[in-house]
Amino acid sequence: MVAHSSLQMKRDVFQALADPSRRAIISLIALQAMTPNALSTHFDMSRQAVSKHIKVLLESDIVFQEQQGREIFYHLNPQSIKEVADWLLPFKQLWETKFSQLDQVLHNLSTLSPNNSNE
Amino acid sequence: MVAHSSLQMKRDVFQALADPSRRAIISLIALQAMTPNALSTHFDMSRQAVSKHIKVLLESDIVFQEQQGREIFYHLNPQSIKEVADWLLPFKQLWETKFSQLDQVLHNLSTLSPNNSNE
DNA sequence: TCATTGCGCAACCAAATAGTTGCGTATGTT
DNA sequence: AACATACGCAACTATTTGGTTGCGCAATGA
Repeated sequence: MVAHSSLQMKRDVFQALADPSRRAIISLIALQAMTPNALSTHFDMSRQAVSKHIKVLLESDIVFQEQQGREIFYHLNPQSIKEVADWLLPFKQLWETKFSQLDQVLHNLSTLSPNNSNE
Repeated sequence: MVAHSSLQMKRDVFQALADPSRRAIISLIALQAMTPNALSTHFDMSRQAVSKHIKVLLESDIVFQEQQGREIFYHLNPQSIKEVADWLLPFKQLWETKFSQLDQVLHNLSTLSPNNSNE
């Protein structure tokens, strides 16, 4: 089951989040759904450039559209970025643990490094 | 203060996570530090290709190296990917809320869509 | 009806990316 | 000393990406 809405390949959410402009767009529409025109006023970017970013966000399900007359409001779909949070979950204990394997390794590094010996 | 270790520009962690191969590498070395050679046996990829991915992970501080003789073991630095978790934090309430703005919007969509009226 | 506005799509372009092969070098082995 | 191994770096290539401009179409407003 890889199928997606409208017969389209779902794009990788991580790849969609890779671009800082797209993350900025996400942060904006998280507060309020916006049109491409409105979005472009917030950036040093043309409306078409914004639209291309939106297309990526659409393909990764991060965003969905609501047509109102000739305007299209783009809304955030929080569930999609939850995928990233879920992927990060297993690592959470690693950065929360005080005495992690990291500490042990750093200790090994200091005891094994050449400049630690007397010539 | 943008400076980084060894006068090098720090690379965007999101961009480093964008590639599926790199995420796989991260998952592997999270379990155990590994050499490029050992890593390459797990993928359909040359050792040099793995090394290029590792370079990206190094530049984004996701990984650090520990030299042992002629081998280099790469270790995960969990703190770096915590940056992503921190960015996601403000959105957490959005996907956790049962009656979110998403539900309201979907409701609006159904009541406003043209194919909802009788011709 | 006619002009304006909001938008998506296509074409184009420069830069970045993911992969390859080849090479130099340092470490380890015989 | 000579060979094998582990690795990084450079060069090269095909593809993707992020941006641009130009166009056409539908909806709004005069």
